[in-house]
Amino acid sequence: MSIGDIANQLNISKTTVSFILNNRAQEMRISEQLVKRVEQFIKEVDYKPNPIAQSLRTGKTKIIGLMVENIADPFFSAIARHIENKAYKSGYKIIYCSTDNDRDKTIEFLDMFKDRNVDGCIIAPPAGVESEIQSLINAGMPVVFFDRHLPEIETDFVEVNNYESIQKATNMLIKNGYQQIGFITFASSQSQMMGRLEGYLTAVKATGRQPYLLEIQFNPDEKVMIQAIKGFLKSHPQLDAVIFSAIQAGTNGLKAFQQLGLRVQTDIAVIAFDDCDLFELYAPSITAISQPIEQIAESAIDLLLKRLNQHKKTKTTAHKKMIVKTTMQLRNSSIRH
Amino acid sequence: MSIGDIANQLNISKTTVSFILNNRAQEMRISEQLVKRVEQFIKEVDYKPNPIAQSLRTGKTKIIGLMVENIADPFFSAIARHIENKAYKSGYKIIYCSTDNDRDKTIEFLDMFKDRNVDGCIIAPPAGVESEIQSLINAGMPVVFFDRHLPEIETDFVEVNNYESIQKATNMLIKNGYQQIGFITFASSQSQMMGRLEGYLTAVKATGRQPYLLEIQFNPDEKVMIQAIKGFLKSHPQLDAVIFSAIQAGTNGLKAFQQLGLRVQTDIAVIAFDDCDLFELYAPSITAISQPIEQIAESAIDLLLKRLNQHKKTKTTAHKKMIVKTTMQLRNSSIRH
DNA sequence: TTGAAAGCGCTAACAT
DNA sequence: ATGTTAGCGCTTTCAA
Repeated sequence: MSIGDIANQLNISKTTVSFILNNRAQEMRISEQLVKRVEQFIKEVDYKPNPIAQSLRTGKTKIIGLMVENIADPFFSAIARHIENKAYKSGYKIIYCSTDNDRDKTIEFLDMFKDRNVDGCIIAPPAGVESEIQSLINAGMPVVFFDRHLPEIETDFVEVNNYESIQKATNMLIKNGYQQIGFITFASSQSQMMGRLEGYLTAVKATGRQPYLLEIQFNPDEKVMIQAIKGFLKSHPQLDAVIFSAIQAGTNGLKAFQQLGLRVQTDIAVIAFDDCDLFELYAPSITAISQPIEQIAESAIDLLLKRLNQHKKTKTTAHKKMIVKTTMQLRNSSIRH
Repeated sequence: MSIGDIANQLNISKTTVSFILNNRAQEMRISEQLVKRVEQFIKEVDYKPNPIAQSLRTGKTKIIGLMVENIADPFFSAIARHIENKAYKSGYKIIYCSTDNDRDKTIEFLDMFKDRNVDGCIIAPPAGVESEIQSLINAGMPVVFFDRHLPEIETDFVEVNNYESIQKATNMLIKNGYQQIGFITFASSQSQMMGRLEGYLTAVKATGRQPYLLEIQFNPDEKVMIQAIKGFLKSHPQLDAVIFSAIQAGTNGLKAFQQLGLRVQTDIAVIAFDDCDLFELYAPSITAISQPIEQIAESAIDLLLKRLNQHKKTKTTAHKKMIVKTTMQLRNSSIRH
């Protein structure tokens, strides 16, 4: 059943039907009566326009590209869920992909977004794809970053206050009397990881303390990561507190503690960036910096939808850089035993 | 840059270019030389065919619809990740959506899959959408179920041995001397949940014991679920062991224990269906039935890809019902203190 | 107010 | 072996 069939059956032209379908009946001064008749008929036969034909004609696909680091990561999958909710409500579908922070994969996906003509995209960008993203933007694609951003690229983004969050956490440990505070993170040049690292270094150096830093090469095999953490802990027995910069660092860190027989809180204080059930239920419970996931997701999709709608009217408004706040979930792991 | 432009610039016809692009040069006996020239040119200008135009013409979109219960659920997001990997390798993109086991939402998504002309779909179906899915299948859409299936619908599916897994777990508790074993699950008519419940009931009844059953109305608000579990535990103080039928039951169950001051292992033994870091790191560690997530995902996408390819040749081969096996992760929570 | 027709980019039947 | 052309279903300009 196509628009032509409808036109035939009602003995009118495709044009008229199309105008009515696109809510331009009034504008085109089509008689109320005819509009009613057409709408009635469309409902009767349950006609739905073919979105592919629409896309070919209009250049719009009503599809959003969502590019995360890894959809299996609870942070990103939670983000995906909230984005899905809002996007579908606005008539958009979502194509997702996981970059693993891999440059080549990312570039392939960016090409795919362009080829497939997605209307816009929401991206947690790895470093090193600046020029590709820039040319996407130059080609007119609305792009929103989240979780991190690329400083060279001028576009909307949503990020948390990474620097302040970790700085504050570090200062709290210092205030609680911890002397030798380690920071376990992943080797990364992404803005959010750099922010967290800087927050730690600033706080530690401000008190004249020595920083103890482990930058793990990210590895999907958790055994390798645990091994790296164990090595670091063994070679720095003086540590009385440690901050984990991300959820995988935190959970693998706890496993490393367990394997080494290190007792959290008693032997070593802990604060983790990102929160989860594990941290709440662990004994002792783990102090965590929780991100406002829903707010991040909603802001990202809102920013994108705004761009998608505004296309009709004017051109570019200034790009929004949103920094949203984390919350410290104060638990037992960061309190003197 | 379209196929027409290429044809013009090379002074040949669109057809020739199209045949070459679609690897039918040999079949159409196009000269090696011309093929080379065209391929060279295409590489030079980095031409990519417009997938939307292709879709309109061929009716194929190279898009797979993935319908899960909730993409934010770690089980489903892990599944999504593995499916993504394989699908992209075969040139398919994925549109995902979360049903929340809601019938109306599901039907909307099914319509969307049809309207959008996805080439096939992978679905964790809620109950009550049998006729809609059947008509989708009748319309020629390849459908693969996973995690659960709809008994009335004849199609490929992948599921774990739910019944045996829980039966075995229950028997293990019995053998370990536990007398009053409870089962905490969600009210659901889905095949996987029914299987687990039956496994429990069968094992308990076989020994003449009384079943203690809590069927929680699934509620996104975890406070409500915890409350339900607490109520059940309080009204059944005789329980010395409990089996959780799903991950949300397990984690919320642990929270309920904690709030009630019940000590796992000392006061009550625990086995949980589904595994996670929390269960491994909890003190005491929680015995869990882990699903072979990668195998489930790979089987599902393999089954679908097979259907998608076979379309070309013959019609229907018999539908595959795959039952894959869970693994019992034996830990401390199910062992007498 | 409504209709005819071009054209989005592609594939493939048919013609040469 | 290569070219011409219809048509997938839609939107929109132009004409009536």
